[in-house]
Amino acid sequence: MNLGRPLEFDPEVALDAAMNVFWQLGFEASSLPALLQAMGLSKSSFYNAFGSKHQLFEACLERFRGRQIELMQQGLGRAASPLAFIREMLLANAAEARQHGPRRGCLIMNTATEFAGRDPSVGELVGAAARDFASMFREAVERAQQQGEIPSSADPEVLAHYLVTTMAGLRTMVKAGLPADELEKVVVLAVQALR
Amino acid sequence: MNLGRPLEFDPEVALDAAMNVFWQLGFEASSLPALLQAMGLSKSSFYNAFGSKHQLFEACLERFRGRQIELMQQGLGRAASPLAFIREMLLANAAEARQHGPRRGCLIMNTATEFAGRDPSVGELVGAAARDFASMFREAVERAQQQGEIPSSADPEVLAHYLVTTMAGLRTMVKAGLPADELEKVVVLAVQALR
DNA sequence: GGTTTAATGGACCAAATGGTCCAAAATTGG
DNA sequence: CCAATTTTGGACCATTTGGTCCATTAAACC
Repeated sequence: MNLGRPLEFDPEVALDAAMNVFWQLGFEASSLPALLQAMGLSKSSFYNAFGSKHQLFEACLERFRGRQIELMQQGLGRAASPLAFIREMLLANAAEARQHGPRRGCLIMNTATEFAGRDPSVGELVGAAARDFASMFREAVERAQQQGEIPSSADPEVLAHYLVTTMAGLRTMVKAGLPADELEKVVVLAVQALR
Repeated sequence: MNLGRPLEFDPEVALDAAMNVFWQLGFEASSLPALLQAMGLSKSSFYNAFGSKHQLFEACLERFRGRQIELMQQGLGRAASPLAFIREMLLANAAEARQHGPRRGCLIMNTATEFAGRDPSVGELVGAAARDFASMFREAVERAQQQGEIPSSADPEVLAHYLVTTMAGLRTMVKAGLPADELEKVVVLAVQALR
C-alpha cells in the first residue's frame, strides 16, 4: 500500500490557506489564481486534490465550522462561568472592530449573506453550522441556569437563538464600521437581556 | 435648450430594477448582462447614463438608503407608539423568513458583509447608511422614553446601536435559514431588553 | 534498478467578464 | 426641411474566469 509519489504539500495547511482567502474575500471574489497562490499549489495539483473551487469552498466551510465549535467548547470549558463564556464570546466578535487590518467577520455568516440562498448544498452547510453554534450557546445557557446566573424560567432554545442572532449582528456591524466602544456597550446590553 | 433626442427610458425605473438585482445577488454576482436585461437597456445606453457597474452600484446604495429611511419615518409616524414601531420594524425583518422566494435581506447589510471592507467609497456609503438607521432608532427610543415606554435612564445612543445590530443579526439569520417562529421569539426578547 | 504509482508544471480551452467605440437612427428646435 | 444633439444597437476588445489535459518528473516499494 501507499505506493507512488507522496503529496508534496500538507492538505490541512493548504485547506487552511484557502479558508483564509474565502474568509476575507468571500466565494465569488476569491479567484482561482489567488487561492492557488495562497495554497502554494499549481492548478493541476489543486484540481487533483480538491476537485473544484466549489468543493474546496464546502470543505473550507466544514473546516471552519469544526474549528469554531472546538473553540467554543474550549471557551466554555475554560471560562470562569457559563455566563462569563457568553459574554466573552460576544466580546470576541465585537473585538474585531478594534484591529486595523481587514474585517473578515465569520465565514459562516458571510456565506449566509453572500449566497446561501442561491446554492442549496451551501445553504445546508450554513444552516447546520448555525444550528451548531446555537446548540453551543444553548449548552452554555442551560449551565448558567443551573448555576443561577440566568433565571430558569427562560427557554434555553430561545436564548440560544437570540445569542446567535446577536453574534451575527455584531459581525455585520463590525464590517459596517461601528466603533468597537459602541459595540461593546451593545454586548453589555445583550448580556443583560438574558436575565 | 433641451435639444437632441430625449431619453427613452426612465432613469428612476431603471435604477430601481438594477437595485433589485443587486439586492438579490450582491455586487459580484450581478453580471452586466443580467443588470442590462433587468433595466431594459442596451450596453451603450447604460454606460452613457450610469458610467460603470460600480457607479451604478453606489447609486443603488444611495437610493436604497433613502428609501429605507423614508420607510422608517413613515413607520414611526404611523405606529401606535414609538415602542410599537420598534417592534414592528424588527418583526418586519424577521418576516422575510416566512416568504418562500429568495431571501434578499437588506442591501446595506449585504454590502457591508460582501465588500465594504475592500472598497473605501462603498464602505463610506454603508457606514453612513448604518448611522442613518441608528439615528432613526434613536429618535424612536427618545420618543419612547418621553412616553415612558422605555426607562429614561438608558442611553438612547446605545439602545439605537443595539437595535441596528439586532436588525442586522435578524437579516443574517433569515438567510441562514432560522425559522420565522424562532426569529419572532428572538424579537420579543430583544424588545424586552429595552426596558 | 526496474516498476508502479501519482503529483507536477504548463499548455490549452471555451465562456464570460466589464468596458469601448462608432455608424445609424431618432427627436427636438429653428 | 434642416441642423443640432444625443440615444441606440451591435460589433469589437483585452482580460479573466473556472477548468481540462498531457507529457514529464519524482518518489516508494520490490
